[in-house]
Amino acid sequence: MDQKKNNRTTADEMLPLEDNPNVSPAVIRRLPRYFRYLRQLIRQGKARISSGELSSLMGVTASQIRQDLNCFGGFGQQGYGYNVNYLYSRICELLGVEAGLRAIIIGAGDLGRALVRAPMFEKRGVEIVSMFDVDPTLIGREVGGVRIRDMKELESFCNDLPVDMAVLTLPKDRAAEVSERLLSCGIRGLWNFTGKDLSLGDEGAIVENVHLGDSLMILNYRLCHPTENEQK
Amino acid sequence: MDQKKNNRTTADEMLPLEDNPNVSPAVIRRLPRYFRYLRQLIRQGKARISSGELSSLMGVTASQIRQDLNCFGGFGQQGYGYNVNYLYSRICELLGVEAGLRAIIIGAGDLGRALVRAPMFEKRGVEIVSMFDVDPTLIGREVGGVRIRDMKELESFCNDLPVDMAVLTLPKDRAAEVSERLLSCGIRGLWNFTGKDLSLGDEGAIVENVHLGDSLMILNYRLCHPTENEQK
DNA sequence: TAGATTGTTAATCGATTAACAATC
DNA sequence: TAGATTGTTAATCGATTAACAATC
Repeated sequence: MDQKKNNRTTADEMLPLEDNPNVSPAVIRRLPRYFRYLRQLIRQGKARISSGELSSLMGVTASQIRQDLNCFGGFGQQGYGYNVNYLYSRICELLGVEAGLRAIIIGAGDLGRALVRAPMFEKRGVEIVSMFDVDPTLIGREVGGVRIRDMKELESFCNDLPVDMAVLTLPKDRAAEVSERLLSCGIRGLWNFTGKDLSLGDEGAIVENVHLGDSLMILNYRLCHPTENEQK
Repeated sequence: MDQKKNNRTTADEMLPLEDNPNVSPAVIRRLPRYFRYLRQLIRQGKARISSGELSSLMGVTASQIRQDLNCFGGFGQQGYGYNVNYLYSRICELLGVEAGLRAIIIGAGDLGRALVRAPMFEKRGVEIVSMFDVDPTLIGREVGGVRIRDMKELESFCNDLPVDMAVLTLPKDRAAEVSERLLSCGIRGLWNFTGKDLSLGDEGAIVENVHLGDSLMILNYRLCHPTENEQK
């Protein structure tokens, strides 16, 4: 639309990262997938890749890849392709992998305990600093190297160590109430597994609702309505 | 595009359900959400609802709701709105909630055990008939009323009781190999939590890949690049 | 009947794909 | 230089929104 390209002004330099290089919602949703494939390429020792090669790997069009990678800064090279390491580090930066985000898990039930042990957080630069629960039989225990604390200690804990996000794995009927409490503790991001949609946008919160049930239903749908080449 | 409306031919009646009333991918992705909100309305004893009312509840436009509900059969009534129970039952039908689908869980680790205890499956008409693992310390145990069997018994089990879908919560490096085995057992749907993209479309399989890490990264991104009204 | 609200068409918007000139 | 491959514009496609006539 306007000038574009890497000619940043001094004002641009001052922004948190380099902000708003018009990354559309559709591109943002795809970034994590690029992150995964680039990781794998690095593990395989691949130094460069073309949009064409990456496209057949990921099952999308080369055109889309070029379009996507271009909207946050042109760092391919004509006739050569993309430098895998550089591309990866730029995407990491964009996704906040180096931002040192701290998380707590609310609810030390099955799902909470499964998540705390998953390597997912560490890979993405998120550190789980504590879990919280109300169940006295769980409080004080340690899971995956993380201590389970009493929900009563939430405020004092967050006061001592600022927390960026909370992972909600508590029963859905307590989700709304606990969310308010978390926001007043200065937590801005909620990763919500309760199954109840939370929309606290007004209050400045950032909520990512995970609906596993929705995903299951889509599988259901597709099993019941197979398309041509899914007919077995 | 062509005649539309509920004037089904005899040929239509023979299809698995009533197929292909041109439901677009975007609508399919939204159906589970309608399912959830309608359930809640029923629980609240609400008998009818207008697109306007539902729109403010769900935070989408009334226009989208009318458009969505219309593409799989007009069952609103002008001047009245939609009958909640009827709408719900139609969506359930479309999503295969009454289809009596049977599932098994592959991998009785943290996530597998968390899922088997979740009410999610039952609510959506999916019955978990068994779990499988290779770990001898888990085999024979029972979790959430479901028995953990030896992976070796997979083939004979599926032979005795046909299974529609498998939930993959096993380590990602074994995902590809096990998937092949599941397909040859006649299982057509895979709900894949391994984090490795599976694309077995050629082989007639229907795969729903769940990438929790991608969801986490989007939260990361939004925390690092807050928009106007997320600035706290 | 009058009021409400759908079904449906047309207009808008955004995202994807195709094509090719720029350039390494 | 010649070949490869990007960056970028234009064309296409699909999804969303607006508007309103049809109708309960």
